[in-house]
Amino acid sequence: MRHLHSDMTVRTRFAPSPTGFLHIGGARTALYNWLFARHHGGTFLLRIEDTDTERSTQDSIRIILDGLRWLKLDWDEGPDVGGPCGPYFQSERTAIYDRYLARLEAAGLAYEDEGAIRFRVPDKTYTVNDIVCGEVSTNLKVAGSRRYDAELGRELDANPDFVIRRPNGGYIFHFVNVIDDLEMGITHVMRGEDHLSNTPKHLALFEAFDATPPQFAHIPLNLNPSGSKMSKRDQGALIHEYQEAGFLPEGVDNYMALLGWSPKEDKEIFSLSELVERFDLKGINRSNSKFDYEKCRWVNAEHLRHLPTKSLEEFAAPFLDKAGIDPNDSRIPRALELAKDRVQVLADIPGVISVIFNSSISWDSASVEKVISRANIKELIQALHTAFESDALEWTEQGLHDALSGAATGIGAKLGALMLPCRVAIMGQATGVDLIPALALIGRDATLHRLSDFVDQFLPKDDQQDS
RNA sequence: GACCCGUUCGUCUAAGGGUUAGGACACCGCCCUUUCACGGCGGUAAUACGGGUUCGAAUCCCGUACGGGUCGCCA
Repeated sequence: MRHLHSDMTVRTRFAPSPTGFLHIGGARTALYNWLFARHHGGTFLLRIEDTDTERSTQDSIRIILDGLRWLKLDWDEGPDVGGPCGPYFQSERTAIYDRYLARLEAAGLAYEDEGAIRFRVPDKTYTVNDIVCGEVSTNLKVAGSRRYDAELGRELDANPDFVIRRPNGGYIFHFVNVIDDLEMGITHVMRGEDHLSNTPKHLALFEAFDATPPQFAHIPLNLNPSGSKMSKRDQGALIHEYQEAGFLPEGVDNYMALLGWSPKEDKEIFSLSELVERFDLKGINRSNSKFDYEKCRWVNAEHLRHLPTKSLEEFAAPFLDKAGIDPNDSRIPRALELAKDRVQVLADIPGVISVIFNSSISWDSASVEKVISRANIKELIQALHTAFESDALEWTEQGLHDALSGAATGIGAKLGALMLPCRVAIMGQATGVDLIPALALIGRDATLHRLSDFVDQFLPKDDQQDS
């Protein structure tokens, strides 16, 4: 991996709130922050924003951490690995927040209101100099003085001084987010554009703490195909579902990277390290994008095709196991090679190769119909039977190919004329993995078995063949 | 409703004053081929609308429409 040695000081973070699953939007935010840090040889940290004790759960923390690990987005500081700026759970940082609150109070910038504590917003215009969105200016005193009541459908007067601590002592996002970014030395904040409107508040807090804010880059949102915000129920929304469906981590990373960022070249398939090399803030788009599950699957398929067989074996094993196919069967590597080009996700694999391993097969009636209606079907099947039984036949791909060619020639037919009946008789349907390699894996005994079963079932003995 | 952000093929995007507006997914056709896939070749398909600035606008400016976001003692 090539790193730019210039700004070794880059520090980015992913700061999820553990109130549910790791979803595609959060994962993409994590990915961008990770890519940016890695590209610059900087530091990527993970901070858990669990100040909402009502909604935060241990399960959710586990799911988020597992998801990030699965995506190969490792963090240099954070849960499990620790670091100099810990703790990395906001629920454990209350003492730090108390200290900052005291500073605000001493400066007359915070006051109590019905048990809560509010930050006194200055009457001035804050300008976010966003790397993606450009300059965005807001006066909090003005903007915050009205609030829209959705139920009433109209605006009401509001207190522009926002709450930073609940009556129960719990601190609020804006406050802790700013303090932690400050305390943890974050240099670049990449987050969803839904935070753009919050940023002036954060700027006001940074100013109150006499601190230089980090650089902001608000990234466009991922929408579902119908154009609204992705919800957990949309296909492709939850990271653990990709894992279950048999996506490769790098395939998902690749697709997420392309949703909202462009390498500005025609190439689209990238390994994680190729993404690290190319990632830059300039390539981030300004407009929201719609999630396309089909393309995501295609990207994954490309990764699958380029995977060495050895790695594919490891990735596929759990999916084979689940389908009742022994992952340690010596025929698996070759079978996976046959399957590789015709699947998009790992979960597709058993469906493609089970015909090789299943002891009993079922015949697709339309395919059978097509084949047994041929005038010379009995002759073809007999030729196959003779060829397969021959002691001279070496049961290998080459041997089978030669034997089938010979059998075809023997009855004055082309090889092609023999292939489809053979395929249907042995594998049950007209389409599927390459026939000859499949036969080689199925083996002589099973092949002969299937052939005679086929004859018994579909080719009645007494017809006009001899008259 | 107010404020903010945005708008190039159906979708992801490239081009950022001069291109036959390029690539990819999907779709269609042809080729390869023992089938299906993979691969190759080709096709359909876009600058939201209206004004300006300019010799020239997808590109700069203004307006309109549409989409999204924010307006919590959620993050």
